[in-house]
Amino acid sequence: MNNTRFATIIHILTLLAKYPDQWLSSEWIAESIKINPVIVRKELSVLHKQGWVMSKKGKDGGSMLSQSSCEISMADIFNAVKNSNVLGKKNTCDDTNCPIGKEINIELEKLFNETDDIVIHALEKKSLKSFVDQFK
Amino acid sequence: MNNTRFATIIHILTLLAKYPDQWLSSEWIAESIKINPVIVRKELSVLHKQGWVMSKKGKDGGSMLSQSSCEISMADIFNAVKNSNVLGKKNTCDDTNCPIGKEINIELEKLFNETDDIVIHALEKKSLKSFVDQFK
DNA sequence: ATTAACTGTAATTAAACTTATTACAGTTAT
DNA sequence: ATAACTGTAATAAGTTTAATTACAGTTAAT
Repeated sequence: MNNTRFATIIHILTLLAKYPDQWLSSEWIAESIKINPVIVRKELSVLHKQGWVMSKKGKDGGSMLSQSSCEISMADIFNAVKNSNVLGKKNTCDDTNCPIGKEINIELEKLFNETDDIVIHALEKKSLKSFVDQFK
Repeated sequence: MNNTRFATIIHILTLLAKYPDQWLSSEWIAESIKINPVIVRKELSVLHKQGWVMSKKGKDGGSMLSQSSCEISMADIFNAVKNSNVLGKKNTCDDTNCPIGKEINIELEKLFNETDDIVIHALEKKSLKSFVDQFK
């Protein structure tokens, strides 16, 4: 996770939650985040697949939250963008002659998964709503 | 943290712990991990700065643990290689006109730091020794 | 004292990943 | 008909990561 996807999605969802019942365009959202509108549309498509957002095409179109922000947890959001373990990547040493090298990825896998789970459990306790409510 | 540095350093330390009182060469270590020896030497230099490892130059030289593996925690190791937040990077939206965009990085910073702290506290409970003892 | 086998580090290249941009087909309101 | 959108593919540019090359310095053994 050495990218901005979590921050970007949180930003999008915060805007949608702060301006409910309004169709926000990807261009307008992109200006707030200072990123390219195409990136916003790509992330909106992820949010769409999660069932969190609905969109309206055509003129005066845009996106809107389709689920209450208290039903979306930070863990849900993290899982939607997570593309690696918190502790990083493993080397490909499984085919080495070394007895440690042969086995270490099995042990690292356990440690990496445990660590991911700790993060996810902590994030399950935080809702999008409580994040959004911090803004006046 | 979308790199192999944590895995690499764990691997190095595990070998050093499994073969105590022996000078292991960077080339030998690199063969076990299946990475380039120069990368091993770079990480050894990090371990050296932490005071965990000592090295002997010249022929029959190599590296050796200089601290007991029960005194090194996974949190120490994580902190030594950590170069980003667990939840990733932030966008640079601070200078936007949008009131949310202006403030969001402050709130994200809090959330990102809290999440990092959770990982670190969990890893503080795990020692290098308990990891290494898993190997026969 | 010469050689072989190391460390330590800088500089460069190559590969992988991330973000931005261009392009365009399709949709909808006016 | 047109303007303002979505959705998505394709490509380019930028950034990060890992590998490689190179070499000066150290040490052990002959």
